[in-house]
Amino acid sequence: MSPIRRLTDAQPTLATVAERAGVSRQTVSNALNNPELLREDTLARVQEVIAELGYTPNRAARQLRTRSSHMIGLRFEPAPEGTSNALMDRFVHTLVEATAKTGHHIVLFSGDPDDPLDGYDELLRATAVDAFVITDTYAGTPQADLLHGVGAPFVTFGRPWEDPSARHPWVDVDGARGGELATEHLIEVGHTRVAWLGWERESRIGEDRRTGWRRALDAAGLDATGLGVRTTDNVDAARMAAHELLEDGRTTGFACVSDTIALGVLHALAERGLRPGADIGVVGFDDSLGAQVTWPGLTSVRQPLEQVAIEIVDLVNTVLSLKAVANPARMLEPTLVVRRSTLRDG
Amino acid sequence: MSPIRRLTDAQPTLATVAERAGVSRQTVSNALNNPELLREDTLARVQEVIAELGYTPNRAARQLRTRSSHMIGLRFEPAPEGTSNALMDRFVHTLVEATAKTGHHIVLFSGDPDDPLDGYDELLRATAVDAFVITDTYAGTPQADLLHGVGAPFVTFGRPWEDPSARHPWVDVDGARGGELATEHLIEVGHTRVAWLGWERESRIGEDRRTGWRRALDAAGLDATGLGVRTTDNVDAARMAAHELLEDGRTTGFACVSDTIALGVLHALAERGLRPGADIGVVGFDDSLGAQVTWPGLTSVRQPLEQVAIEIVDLVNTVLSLKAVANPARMLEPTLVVRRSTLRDG
DNA sequence: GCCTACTATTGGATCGATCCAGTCCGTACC
DNA sequence: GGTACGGACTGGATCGATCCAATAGTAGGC
Repeated sequence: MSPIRRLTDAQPTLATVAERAGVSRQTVSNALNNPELLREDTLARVQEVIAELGYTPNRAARQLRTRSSHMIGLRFEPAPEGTSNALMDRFVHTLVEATAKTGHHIVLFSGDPDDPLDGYDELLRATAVDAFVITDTYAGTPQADLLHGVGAPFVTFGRPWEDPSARHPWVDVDGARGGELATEHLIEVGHTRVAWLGWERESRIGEDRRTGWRRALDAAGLDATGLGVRTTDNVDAARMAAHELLEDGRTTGFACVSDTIALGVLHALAERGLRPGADIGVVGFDDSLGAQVTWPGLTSVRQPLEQVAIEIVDLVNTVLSLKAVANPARMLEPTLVVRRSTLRDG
Repeated sequence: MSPIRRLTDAQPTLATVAERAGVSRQTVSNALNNPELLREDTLARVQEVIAELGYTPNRAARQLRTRSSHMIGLRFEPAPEGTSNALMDRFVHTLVEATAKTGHHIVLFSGDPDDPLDGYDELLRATAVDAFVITDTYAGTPQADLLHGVGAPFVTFGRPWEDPSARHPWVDVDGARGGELATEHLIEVGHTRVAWLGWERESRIGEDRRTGWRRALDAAGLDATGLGVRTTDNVDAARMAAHELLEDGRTTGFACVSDTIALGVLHALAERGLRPGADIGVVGFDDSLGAQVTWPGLTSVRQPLEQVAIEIVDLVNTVLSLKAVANPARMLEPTLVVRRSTLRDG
């Protein structure tokens, strides 16, 4: 490809290329950005010199002039220890790949965990990023207000729960459909008392998933009384909640709002000598690594994170090109990954 | 803090601030970069105007002039599906926080998975990053040669296995010590036949960890014959290898090269009705989320990833400041997190 | 009072790209 | 032959910071 060249050597610039090709700087610039303006032979000649010198436009100079950095900001929060939803890995990777296709890059930044707005303004004022991707909308989206206020482009992963009239572009996964898929599957394999282990009532996402559970039970004409339980998102709380439900010996299906909670149920089963799958059906949510590697394998609702990332990048590009966004809200469907925790002949 | 201001408004520049404060541009620049050069009252006046206008220096302009972007590149590979080592999460987050302290940011990029060099050169030539952090040194470090060749600063997470004479800065965790910790612990709780489940012989990291197991056995005067097994890094392969070792009923301790493999052992125990902890001791490696949430809790060797990130950033800063690096190689100690998979009275 | 030394501050040039307002030239038209 | 037109290309100005050399101002020494 391009010849290796020490950085301490003079890097070639537009002017270098122009001189070598016997044209003006503007013509080289056009060769890169508007090749259709050049005569065929001129274009070929310029491109040849570019390849020969291993020239790449200087991002800083371009950024200064065009006022666009081709960088997209993402505030990066780690998954809390002890929960299994490190699913951002898959999402971020696809995001990086998808943005690379249009010459963009992802810039990570951090901020005070207690202040969801921290960090955004600084990057904006420094014109370091063109747009933001926002992922933590479960806590409401104060970022949206801030960014909308300063006129900065952004796309969220997660719908604007608290303000359905918000017009900003977003991509989300239909959580209710996920809860429904999980519950339908448990009913299909023969469970008639299917419990829901969910998050606290304040969680919009948790309540959304729960409605799917309820919908599936209603459709099958099954009773939900006493089966909808709310708990906090950790293994131990879930384990104890499961014990309580298992006490009467009648509840045999567990649809859970997260893999963490589902793993708590598995702990309870192990402590009672019950077999996941054969005796009790358990379904988690997120298809995290924990679901994949735990024994005997946890059936789980999988979010199409790769597709989410692709749609987000598409929306970002649309917004940045200043086109009106025809359809700024996109809802994607989750799928169910079946493993042994719901196989009765396990 | 600073007033909210639409991006479509004119952003304040150095010149704006200078005019408002009644000083020259250079003085404002000094107020930011060399405040000790200013008289106290001048400094105060300039800072006041900066705060009042909500001024932040334009990164592109600064970058163009100083030839440094304050960006650090990190090629981002996702953890393969089905393995539990999504530990990069912890590492990357600390990396982001530590770099933020010196005004740097992490830029993610991707590359052809088959070409470990892909992506680096392009970012360099565009002067988009000042340095790189390289994490995947287990496959050798061709990146080091490339970057060294072009004179680009970088620090690796992982020592240069194939070329111990390499002089580049690196940070690593003592894997042999980790294997030793795991094995010593198993011996301490009473196991006398402690097996090692490791990766293929080609893995330098795997062999390193294995030497610690061997060292601990030797120190305790225990026999290692037939107990060192190599397998591939997935749950199923490990499960089968564990079954084979359990066949004779004498092996009661398992030190594993990864949590994935340790989870495979747990699967085998479940299938044989053996109790982790009480009957068989199992130790994993990496303290991944899987180790934390699986039943009954997996004892695991934990790498100080946060500290690794901090040391890496420290080295990056040293290299970037063009100081000679006094100690370009730093080895950190892992710790052992004890959970129920090695508790005999579980 | 004059020179030196040093501090505080200034203004022009510069980094490398793109924007903008042209110039040049060949062709078509009346 | 003169004019209009449009495609191909050019060169100065510009983005917003920092570098550099130079200039006021201030204190100290003899």
